[in-house]
Amino acid sequence: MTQSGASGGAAPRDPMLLLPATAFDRPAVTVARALIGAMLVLRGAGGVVVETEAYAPDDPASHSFRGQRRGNAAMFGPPGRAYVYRSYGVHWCLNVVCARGHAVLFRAIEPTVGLAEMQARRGVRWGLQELCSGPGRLGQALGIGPKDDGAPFDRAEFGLFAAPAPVPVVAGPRIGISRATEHPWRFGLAGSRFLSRRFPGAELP
DNA sequence: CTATTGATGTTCT
DNA sequence: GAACATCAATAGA
Repeated sequence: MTQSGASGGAAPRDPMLLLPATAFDRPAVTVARALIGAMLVLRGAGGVVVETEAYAPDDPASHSFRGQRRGNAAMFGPPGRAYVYRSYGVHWCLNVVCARGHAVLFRAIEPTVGLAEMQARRGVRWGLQELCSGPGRLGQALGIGPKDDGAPFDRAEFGLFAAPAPVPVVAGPRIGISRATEHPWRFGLAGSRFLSRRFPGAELP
């Protein structure tokens, strides 16, 4: 029952807290909010989820809006798996699939494990603050690629761990889209220094 | 700090 | 052709 491992803190969280696939079988907005404070670990690298965005099937900004295509099949597959897409022909971005046609985009994490590996993939000229702060940066740091599309988040080496305690969450409009900008479907850990962008309004101490 | 722009490949009009 | 769930480099205030 003792889950606060006193040694170091470099180890992933207790496998008892690994989120099951059923935890994702809900609307993306619900999951996106709930995932703030969770831990994302892929192949021994990752950290605390500090920023997410929700995308839904009836949402003009979503890749699932026009129905199932070749590149977005994962969004219509089982929940709790990865949906990976290429952004602007350059970056590989990571989602977790929720209910059918729903997905949550991981926009930023606070890097806590596998730092050397992530820095090697990103390049050593950036500090911790810019290592995983943005969907493209995060994808590069975690070594995301087309091979990960459809991969299940179902184990300690490739999974999501529930937050040990509730965290303060802020919400605002999504970033980098031109349609359906009115929905506050971007979520962040209040006051985090690892966001891709600050949330307008009071969140500083 | 803000604003601008090139890179780059897939998908849509 | 144009748009795109982006980033990094650059120029200027």
